[in-house]
Amino acid sequence: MDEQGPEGRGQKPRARGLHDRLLESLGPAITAGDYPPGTVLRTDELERHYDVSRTVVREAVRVLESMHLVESRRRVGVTVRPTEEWDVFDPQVIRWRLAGPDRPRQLRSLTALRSAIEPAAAALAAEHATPEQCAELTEHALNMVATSRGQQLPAYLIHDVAFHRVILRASGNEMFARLGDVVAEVLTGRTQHRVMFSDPDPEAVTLHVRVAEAVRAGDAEAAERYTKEITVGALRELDILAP
Amino acid sequence: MDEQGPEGRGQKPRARGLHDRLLESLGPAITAGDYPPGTVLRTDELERHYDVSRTVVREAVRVLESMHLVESRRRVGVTVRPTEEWDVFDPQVIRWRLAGPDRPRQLRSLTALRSAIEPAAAALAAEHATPEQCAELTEHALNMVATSRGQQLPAYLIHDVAFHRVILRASGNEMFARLGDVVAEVLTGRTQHRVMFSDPDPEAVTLHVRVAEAVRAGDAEAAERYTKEITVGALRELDILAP
DNA sequence: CGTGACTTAAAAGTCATACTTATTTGATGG
DNA sequence: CCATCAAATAAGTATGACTTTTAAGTCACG
Repeated sequence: MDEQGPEGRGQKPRARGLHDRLLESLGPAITAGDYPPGTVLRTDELERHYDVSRTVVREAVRVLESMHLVESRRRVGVTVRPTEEWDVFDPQVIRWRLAGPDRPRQLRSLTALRSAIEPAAAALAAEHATPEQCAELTEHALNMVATSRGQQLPAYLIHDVAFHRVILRASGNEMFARLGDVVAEVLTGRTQHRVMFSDPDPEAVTLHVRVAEAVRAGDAEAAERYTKEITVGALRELDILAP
Repeated sequence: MDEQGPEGRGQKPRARGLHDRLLESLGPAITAGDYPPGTVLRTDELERHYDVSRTVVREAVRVLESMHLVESRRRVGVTVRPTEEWDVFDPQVIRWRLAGPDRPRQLRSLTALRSAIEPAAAALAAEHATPEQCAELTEHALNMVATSRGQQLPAYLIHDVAFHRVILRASGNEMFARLGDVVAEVLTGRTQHRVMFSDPDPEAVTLHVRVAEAVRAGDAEAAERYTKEITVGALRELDILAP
């Protein structure tokens, strides 16, 4: 059960070495709570357990340490740190937690984050977007309309993700831009719960078109407002699914 | 000028080992652009240059790799990745960049982030804050008032930071909560540019009191609005300093 | 008894070296 | 000109010897 299922969308370069493999074992285990905070791991234990050399164990531990998942101290061992100290923004940590038992909680946090960030990003995008980005935006919005009916959810999703990526990138803020992956994860994650048969909310589709228009028109206020409505919808959706 | 000044508030446990020391050399160097994207470092070169063993170099490189600052490939070496791929949310990367030449740019990104997140956090805080947190909030707000006049900026700053930390924590969203450190960094960073003689903007001080009141009253809308005004003020301040 | 200084041992940290594996480059041959 | 194969290169892994930090236990002294 070590071979984790095929979840990657292509941007996650599966384990390329022993240390990566170990990391992909330990990381999920820790974030899933298999090793609760306070647990002490000893390197030679890990060596034996995973049948790898010290080199490999140390490298994996070092990375976990940089994520603040564990702390390594002499004469003590490698201690799992309390949850509040984890680097919750680390994409890898996010991935691990999304794959684990507190996926719902994580999804909520991320959706709240989205609904704070994306409207602001849209407002900035209205001011900074290049003509090309505006074009991309309307194109994706139109494609969303086109694929919004009749069991075309996978195609719809692709354009939905792309749309939001462009918005974030067009904001001109590098930090917002970097949230593209996270948003993608959330959006695709949603469809795994939502039944595949139900078509997307028509109102949401319309809103995307409106956002594209607003950005093109340079109307920051409108872009922000419509985006806010989209994300509020996403929040509401969560409340319905798990109230 | 390698000994970075005493900026830590105690939560950054300076280098505890050789690998940390190496990391604290390479990280800043890369984020500062001393090794521009595309540069290839070879491990044995680093070994000699920093006079450390293979083990140490590999561990440092592994961590840099987990931050997506570099990519290590066989038969090629350790390549510095393009800026857009860096993990801009990694606290350590943020620190390095704040200490480097594109500090202004970084400060702008972070302030934009703040102004997106904090209002949302305040709204959530109005709904979720415990009585204790409300008390802390008003206390810090009052202390801000008390220290807002007459060259007491350091004391003022402490309460300012604490105030925003409580808001973020009280939001009940773990991701918002984790931004406390970042906000602290931005707030303290501001005062290094702002001249130490000028007292803080009285209007901003008042707004903090209002936010505290709104949160205590459970008025999410007001809490969000007043917080928005605070962060907008911070944005405006940036525009004035570097338009 | 309690308290402080000293000793001890456990575990991580570091180093040097030998060996393995993937990958680029380029040479060879069809 | 393209495909295939060979060699060289740099990272990856393994291992044993040694160092350093530090928790914990011990003992002497107040």
